[in-house]
Amino acid sequence: MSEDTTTSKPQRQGFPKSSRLLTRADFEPVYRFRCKAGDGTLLVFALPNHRTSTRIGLSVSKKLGNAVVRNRLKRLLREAFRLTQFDLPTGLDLVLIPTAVDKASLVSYQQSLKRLSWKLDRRLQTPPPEPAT
RNA sequence: GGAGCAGGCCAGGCGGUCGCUGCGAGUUCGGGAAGCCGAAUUUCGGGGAGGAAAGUCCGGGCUCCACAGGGCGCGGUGGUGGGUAACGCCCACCGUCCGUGAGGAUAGGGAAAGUGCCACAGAAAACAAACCGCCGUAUGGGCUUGCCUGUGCGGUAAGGGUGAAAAGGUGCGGUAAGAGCGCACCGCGGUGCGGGUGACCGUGCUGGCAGGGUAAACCCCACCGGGAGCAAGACCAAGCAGGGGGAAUCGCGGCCGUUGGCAACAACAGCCGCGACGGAUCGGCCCGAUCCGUUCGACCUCCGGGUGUGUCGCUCGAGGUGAUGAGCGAUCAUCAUCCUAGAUAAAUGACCGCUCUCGACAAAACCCGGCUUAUCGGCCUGCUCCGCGU
RNA sequence: GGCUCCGUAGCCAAGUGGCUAAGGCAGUGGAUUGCAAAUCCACCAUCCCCGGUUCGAAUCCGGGCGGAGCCU
Repeated sequence: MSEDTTTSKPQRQGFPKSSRLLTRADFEPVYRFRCKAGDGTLLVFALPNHRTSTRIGLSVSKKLGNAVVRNRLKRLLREAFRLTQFDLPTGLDLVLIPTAVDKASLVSYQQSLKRLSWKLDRRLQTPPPEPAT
């Protein structure tokens, strides 16, 4: 179901600024929508953004480590999104929050990102959006 | 060969693919008469974290505020000389302590200006002191008749014991026993001479000795110190509500005007000056100074509301590298040469291959100089001690 | 990024440089009771860590670690 969006163009796996959440005004609605899913390594918030693309924002707690550790987690998450962005549902704003340091790797983040985002996408599609808005 | 001391340096490398950032060029679009300006970019090129970027412990630059003055306080530093923009940093030297040594450590002014404190133990802990002991003497007792012992008075700081600390240490003489009582050496105080810019060192004479510790206790002395910090600050745009509450809410004098009045004068309004009160600033307090206010209001203060976006500040600097010269050194001078991160939900990563010593601690956020703390492994230079051989 | 403050038992905390570091709540053990509650007794401390000053440090000084708060 994700193949219909990108069939003709050669997929450039870039990661420009237009696919990131940048300001507090971008982040606050995602948190307030309270639609989230997580496994042991990653926590994902989602909100439909009425665009053709999916954007992500990152939030890394200071409890996970020093600046070097936190920067590495952010780079791994960006790389995971960059490599899997055409296998993800479209039209969402996602906030990614890593919750564990020792299990962090590119492969596990790619798998978690795909599984959790599709799970959230199904939850947003199938029921009418009756929960608290 | 082993053990060690001091100083300096490196912080995996190479190649390929994808991706991020900002700079330059190109292309496209828009504006303009043009130089050019703005935007986009899935085009190209080269640049892109540290020795500690960290902790925020000191010192400066820079920015805004303040910038009559005086007194009292407050904080910091503390051997001497030098270096520096400055420092609590660095260098050299001095003293003390530690180490066989190379070397290391050092908040290292004043206790003879004053105040405070010194628990427990101990006889006594500060205008110092006699518990045990030792010695002399007076007197009593015992008996083996020259010894033992009790009490009083006096002498004594050598010995015991307490303590972190008890009137300088060792030796000889001396004495009833002792004691700087005397002498020698060491220590200490005073004084002279010599050396050194100085801290201080050496030495002569002299005094038998003054005096506990603690100033990272108060304090004294000397020197230094305005406050806040790039979330400083400036500009542009957008937007909200110049919203609500509170304290204080006078007096005298002069001038002029209006009204009333024959006039004296009275009432009202305005301006000026002085005082009082209130507020702000002068880092804290007091004096004092300046400014503002005293009835729509302004200022102050409290509670709220909006924006919390863009541009500048933002990287050429007490800068790096090299050479020469001055200096023991820290460092400085001259010349040549180079431009080497400027992000803003915040840029350096992922994958593959080869290779080595198999990679630690750790991410700029205005910029520098230091200190401190973390740190795998390795390299270089100089030096010390021990053992063996020549 | 900058500024300020705080660390004492599981929790709340007092503590002029000097006794075995007060006290309350909780916990454990015991006494009391027919059994409990209440009460009484006892136990429970790396004074955040490392150095220094001092005869002696929870206290004074320096460094580190951890945790809060404020500033656009």
